[in-house]
Amino acid sequence: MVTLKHLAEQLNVSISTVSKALHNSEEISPDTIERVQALAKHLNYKPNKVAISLKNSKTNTIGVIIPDILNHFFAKALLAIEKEASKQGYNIITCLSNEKKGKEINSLQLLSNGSVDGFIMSIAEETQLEKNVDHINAILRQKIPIVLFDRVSDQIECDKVIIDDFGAAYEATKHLLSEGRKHIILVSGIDNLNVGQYRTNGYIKALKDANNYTNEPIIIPIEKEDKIAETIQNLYKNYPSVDGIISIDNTSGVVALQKALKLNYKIPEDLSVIGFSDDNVLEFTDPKLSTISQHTLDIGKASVKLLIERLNNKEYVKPTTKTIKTKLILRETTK
Amino acid sequence: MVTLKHLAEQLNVSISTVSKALHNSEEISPDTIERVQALAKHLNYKPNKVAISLKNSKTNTIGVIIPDILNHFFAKALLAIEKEASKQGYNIITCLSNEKKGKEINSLQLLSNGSVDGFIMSIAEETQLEKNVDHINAILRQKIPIVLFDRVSDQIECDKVIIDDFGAAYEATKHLLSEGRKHIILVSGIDNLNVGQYRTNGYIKALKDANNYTNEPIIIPIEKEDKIAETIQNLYKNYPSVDGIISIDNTSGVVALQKALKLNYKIPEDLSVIGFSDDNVLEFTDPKLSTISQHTLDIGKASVKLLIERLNNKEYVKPTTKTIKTKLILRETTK
DNA sequence: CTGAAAGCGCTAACAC
DNA sequence: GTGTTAGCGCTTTCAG
Repeated sequence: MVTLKHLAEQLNVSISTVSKALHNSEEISPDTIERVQALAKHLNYKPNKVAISLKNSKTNTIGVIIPDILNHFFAKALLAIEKEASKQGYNIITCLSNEKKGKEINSLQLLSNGSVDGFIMSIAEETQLEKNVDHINAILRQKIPIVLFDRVSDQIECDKVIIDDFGAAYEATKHLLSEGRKHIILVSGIDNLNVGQYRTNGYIKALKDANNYTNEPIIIPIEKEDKIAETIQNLYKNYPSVDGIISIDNTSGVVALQKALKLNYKIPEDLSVIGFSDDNVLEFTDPKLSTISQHTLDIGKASVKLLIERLNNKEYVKPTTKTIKTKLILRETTK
Repeated sequence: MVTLKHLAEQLNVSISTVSKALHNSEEISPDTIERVQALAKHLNYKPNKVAISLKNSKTNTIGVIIPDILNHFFAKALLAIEKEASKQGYNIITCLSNEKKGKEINSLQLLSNGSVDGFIMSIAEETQLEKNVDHINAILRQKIPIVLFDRVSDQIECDKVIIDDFGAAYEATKHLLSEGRKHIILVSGIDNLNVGQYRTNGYIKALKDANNYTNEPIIIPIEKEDKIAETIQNLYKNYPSVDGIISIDNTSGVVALQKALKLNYKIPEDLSVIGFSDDNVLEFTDPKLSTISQHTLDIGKASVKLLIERLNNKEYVKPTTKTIKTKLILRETTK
């Protein structure tokens, strides 16, 4: 690795002269600047990032903790985060908690030693279940800023980026009601997450608010990822007269659609299905699945912006929560 | 941030004493060690990673460049890389090239300044198309090791992790032949990638090697991601007598299956479909798609191991190429 | 047993 | 216009 020292020695000048020359300092003669920059270029000199970080107590690196990278939502969020971070001159160190609290704690601990300037994260499932977020608050107490996105917690006082989960489910349910559906069922693979609860509440509220809807809300939880097919199968067996399905997780909507087709439900005549996911996902279904779009790219982008804003702010400002709009996208599985 | 200096001042000892005490040095009295460690714990002291990196000229960080994080294969590879890296005490800085050569160059440049000890990457589509990998070789010339996985290049001399693309497609085709299929078509969304070529060649070779197969190989390229449905639609229109389909990319197999079902092909009686992807992916199709499994986790893990091995090796060793076995997983879309 | 000092690569205040 | 110096936080050799 080429250093200032190397350049200085080769040119018989001092290290600081080289440093200044490379920064086009007014103090240095045009001639020296020329020579220094020429050699630097020739030797492919690059300022050592680690040294600069140490000097500035600033790494220009963001720690990103993702619960489940195989979940399309989080993959897309990561995409957006990386893009915006890169645009603003930041690198991201990616940690995957795999929904485990232990891994989450570990990552926060390991990176809170000057490795990163701040964190962007979504809370692991296990953490949400145990309702214990001390490890996250511990980081905040060390004055390392955190932005939470999607899966947040009331117990943590920091910047947050969320969607209006309640409203999104409310709107989707409303739509099915407007279609004249009389037997709307909600399927949830994320019953254990706060966002799952909010969405479920939106669904329930919409049904309660409806004048002419007589059935009780029915919520079908999916215990485990590998039980989706089985659960959906049972749904149709137990509620053959279902005429509207809202899936509030990323995948079960697709399965619900497939099984329905197999059982010869006419879609959307007999049955409407609405999934929960970003645009473009699952567009390969036939008929194309109607979905509540999460605008995932906006979520990621907003998270980065919030974090960098806070990093640049010298004085403390109150944490803000940014709500990203959702959009009900009616494709072919709704009337 | 708590530093050695803070501890030293509080305890009225020197910085070096503190440092040694924290490392349980024999030189330091048990009593001092006690006091130092107690205070360190109390103040939640963590050695500054940046300073250590600078001191050691070693960051324990790997730069990972992923072409397309929304592609399930790469997401899973990242998962495996992160897991193994984390296990071995490394962080990963993730860069997403989004298949662009420019972004790839940028990432390599930006991180080759001491930010990372080495790279793990898969080559961007654009780079493969332009057949120019100077930017990658430039990094190697700076003695920064790189491990290429999946999408590699003969023009680069470094450690590589690949699968036997040719053999995998050959085997899958063989299987369809053994089913007695007479009209096997290959669908490729990755015609422009080397791996796509290798897989295609495997398919062609298997057909040529067959004694009693009379039809010519038929390769249906998919121009753009959003043309999958249309392309598949045309396939069935132009070749209604197709009785075997091999998809060599991650997604088109699913679409082929769906469209076939819609057209009332009996699967697998009339038509067998084999996709190309890892286990567990696309398991939600009904019938469940048979696939060539890539053992993506092994690919990621092997990449990390190769890189760290090289980082630990003081003297130069010849680059190796590791081939990860694939496995033909027969589920419900083959006889 | 403890401390002083040098150095990793860089920047910047301060001489000359 | 150029150089010296100190310091970011840490480790480590060498002195005491």
